[in-house]
Amino acid sequence: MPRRSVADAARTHAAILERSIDLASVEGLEGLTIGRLATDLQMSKAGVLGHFGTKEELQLATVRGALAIFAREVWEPAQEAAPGRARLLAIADAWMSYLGRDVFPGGCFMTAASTEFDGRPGRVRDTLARANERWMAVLAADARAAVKAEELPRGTDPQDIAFGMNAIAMGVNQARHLHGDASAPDRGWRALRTMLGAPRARRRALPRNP
Amino acid sequence: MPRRSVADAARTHAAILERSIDLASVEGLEGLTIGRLATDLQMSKAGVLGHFGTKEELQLATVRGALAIFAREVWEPAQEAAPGRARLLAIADAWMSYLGRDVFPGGCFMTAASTEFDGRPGRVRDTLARANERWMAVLAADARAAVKAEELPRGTDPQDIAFGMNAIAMGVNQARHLHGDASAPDRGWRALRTMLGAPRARRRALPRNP
DNA sequence: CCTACCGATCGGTAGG
DNA sequence: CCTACCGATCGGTAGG
Repeated sequence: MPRRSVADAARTHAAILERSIDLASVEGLEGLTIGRLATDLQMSKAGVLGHFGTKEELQLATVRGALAIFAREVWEPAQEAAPGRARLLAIADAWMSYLGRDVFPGGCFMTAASTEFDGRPGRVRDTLARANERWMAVLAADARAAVKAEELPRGTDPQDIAFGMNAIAMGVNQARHLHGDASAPDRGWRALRTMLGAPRARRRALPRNP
Repeated sequence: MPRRSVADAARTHAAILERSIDLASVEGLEGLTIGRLATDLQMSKAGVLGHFGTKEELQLATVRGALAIFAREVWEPAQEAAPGRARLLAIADAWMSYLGRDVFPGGCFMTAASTEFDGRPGRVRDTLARANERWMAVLAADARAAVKAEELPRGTDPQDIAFGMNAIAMGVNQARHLHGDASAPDRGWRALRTMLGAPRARRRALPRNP
């Protein structure tokens, strides 16, 4: 039997990460264990661990993978929109669509991981905190542009907008996963539109998960 | 050495719970272990477990204890206020004060536990979900009274108010514990006042933790 | 409330 | 990528 090729190893690496992201979104980043991952993937524990070295590195890679998915699902689709309120509304659409399609089986990965690690020191927590800060800065930048263009009331604090959008997303995630409230993304969408001063009627349907 | 009295046993029970609540707010309800609890309290594992029987029962007792603290800190202080908007504003004050005083060392226990368990079946999750539903119903009831009394705009959905207040509290908790943002309760307070259509100036200082 | 113990699982390593 | 193994810790039990 020949040694696995580089391409094979990369495929295995990707498969481990995919499973790790899904598992961690349900069980948490600490509840995630190498043994469980190995069983699910029909590998040995050493085989799994060999790709990352330590559990902390596995956790970090898992966080980075989940962040990439969030960016692809929520940030990227809004990049065609004009800076300012139009882009905030596009982000609001993509964000609620993302929450409605259960992109992660256990709910929003970042919300779960941030809550799990906000009381622990370490690199995982730092990575999560920095990512959330960057995301808030992205939202605040568009809010600032919107105020400048008078699309939002003069004197609006851009950080208040970023804070409010993030809070609504957390509330939607809880309503959906703790209570199984399927209408939560719609409620969140209305709250976001109200906050951004946009009309709330004629909402386009949320796209299905492809 | 005489057998421990009933009063002694009750004291031990209370001490275990107190430590368990603090530990779980930092490490999570699953990260909480009987061994760690025993070490902290200088007891044997069997001594700790004897008070609860199983880890699940310990988790349930811990959740109930934390819920009682939340009710004492946020619900009770607002009961003197008149039903409707006045009481919602009193709850908003108490809630932000509670978050600012770090009543639980790891941040809001209910937010952390709900996020941790929203993807797992079982009695702990059911207890958390029911508690959150009850709390949202309390908020919605006062919102309904406020709409009826025309303290909130006609047509306001009471559940939107409950949803919004809960979301803001989650956002404040994250800002405070993931980012160490000491001004988060104040930002949340302003967001709550705006949502409830109340003036935002002349805010009274948050009381210090006694 | 304790000591003493159980099987299972944890993260991780040695060696191939 | 595997087998085989390490010490530590997990939840829980027996017996007192």
